[in-house]
Amino acid sequence: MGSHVNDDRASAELHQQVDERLRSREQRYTGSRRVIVEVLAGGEGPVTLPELLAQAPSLAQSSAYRNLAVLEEAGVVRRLVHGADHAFYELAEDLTGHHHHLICERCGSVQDFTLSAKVERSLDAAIDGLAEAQGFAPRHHAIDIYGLCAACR
Amino acid sequence: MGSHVNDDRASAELHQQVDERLRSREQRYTGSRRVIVEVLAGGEGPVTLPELLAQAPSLAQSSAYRNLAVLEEAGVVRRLVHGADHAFYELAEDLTGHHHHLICERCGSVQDFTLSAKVERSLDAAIDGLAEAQGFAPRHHAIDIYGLCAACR
DNA sequence: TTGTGGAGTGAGAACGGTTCTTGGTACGGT
DNA sequence: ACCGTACCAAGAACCGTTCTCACTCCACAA
Repeated sequence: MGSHVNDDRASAELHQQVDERLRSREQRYTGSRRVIVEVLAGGEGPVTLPELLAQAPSLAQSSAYRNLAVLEEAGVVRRLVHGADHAFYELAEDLTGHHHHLICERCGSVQDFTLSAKVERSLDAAIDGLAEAQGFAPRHHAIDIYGLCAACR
Repeated sequence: MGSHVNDDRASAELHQQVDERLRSREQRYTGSRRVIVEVLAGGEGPVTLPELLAQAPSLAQSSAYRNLAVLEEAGVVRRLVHGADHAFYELAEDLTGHHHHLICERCGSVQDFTLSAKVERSLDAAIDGLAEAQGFAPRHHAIDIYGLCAACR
């Protein structure tokens, strides 16, 4: 089906971008790193390390942590910490688009969530004005929405 | 000056509310716990454990952690985790009012920040509509704004 | 007052997610 | 093929946080 072709194309583009970012730091886009990027790109939201390992059993835990750190350094991966036991990892926003997170207070799962461009614009305007007034220079923002996911409610 | 009197009055009210919440869980509002609440109420934003201990040298580290957990359980304290080394603690929103956080990407400090009621309302409306569409039941939200604080820019 | 029971306390041990060390492997350039 | 450098995996180490345990304090009762 057509969407599959688009997925392939988008995926090839993604891998190429990752490759460039790693190369520019004199690092290689190895098989392990490619697997990590594929798992992150495949999920519906951020992923914890145990989840990542479950989906990529060939990875050693230490290598997963190290490669996530390398990918984060290269601006490919973003690391999130909520209250939970484990940190979450996701692809950087400039690879996936600006989004926010729905966090389930019961099971701890995290799901991506997008706000309309209009709401984002008015929010940005409000933030810029008020933050500047406190002497703060805003760069980006993240909205975490806490509640109950479909499975838990 | 007048504002000082108001501070005293607000402070007395705060302590009474904390006392009630602890009592309703059959726990006592002890001196240590009062010191913690006072430090949290006195700051300009969330505080880390080392900062808390620095402002209340009489507290033992283990007691600080335990009492913060008790206060969190009683709905008096809220625990925040950003990427940094330490967790942050602040008074619960129903004691201080709804607010968000300005997080400095260089020094890691966190400062409180309030959005206008109008912006909050339109944001709430947008969130409710879109989250429901994903089967998610939102309960509350938090906006983290990353950038550079006045001292670091 | 004095006794009693349960909450609170502090020092230090234990825990566990993450990071570092180490010794060895794979890969690109010559 | 050789060499330099990035990469890899297993396990040790790290460090913020939580737990344990013996002791103390406080509210209430007699």
